[in-house]
Amino acid sequence: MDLKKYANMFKAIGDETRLFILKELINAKELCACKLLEKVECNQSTLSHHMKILTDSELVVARKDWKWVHYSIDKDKIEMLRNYLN
Amino acid sequence: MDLKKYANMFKAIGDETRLFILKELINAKELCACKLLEKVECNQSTLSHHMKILTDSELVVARKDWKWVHYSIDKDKIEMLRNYLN
DNA sequence: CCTTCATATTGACAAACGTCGATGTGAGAA
DNA sequence: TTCTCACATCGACGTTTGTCAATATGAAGG
Repeated sequence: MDLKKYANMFKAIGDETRLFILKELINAKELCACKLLEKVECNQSTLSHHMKILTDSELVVARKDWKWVHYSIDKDKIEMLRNYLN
Repeated sequence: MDLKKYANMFKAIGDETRLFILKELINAKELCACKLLEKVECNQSTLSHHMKILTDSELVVARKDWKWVHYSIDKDKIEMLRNYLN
């Protein structure tokens, strides 16, 4: 994985709201968007936008189930970030 | 340390140029701005701007010596980032 | 004093970002 | 078919970011 990819991952969590989301996902293992919305306290479209950034960075994975989308952490990617920091 | 501080640190390295600088600093242990400028290939004022962001985030420390400014990594802060990622 | 050197600061600019309200989508229920 | 629900996308907006040329700073040497 190249520098750009790593930079993009760090940028994805370089935002207070998204870092908070990451924390919630780590604690809960998995959360659907509507549950996240209760915790994050922002507009639904704003949350959706943040989730797109997180999933695009591949740090977060989306799983569709019926009408819900369940988000969870990709622990391997987090581990890669940790390793990148020596 | 609070969420905002962590987000700010991640944001600081959430840029390709600055992540490259971080890598160079890790390898070299310490580099003055003019040596960094040779490696980074950008305008001097741009580099200075990036170094300000990195030092403001406290991931990088500046040490003044004569006319030179020597930059180095604050390993404890990097370790804090690693720990934050569980 | 004046010059040079390494670095910081300023001002400007386009591009990217974070946020929201409004609208679209796609699937299940009535 | 129409309605509702969970979520995505669009369009707009003000703010922040990354970049540069130009200028400023501050210290050493002449």
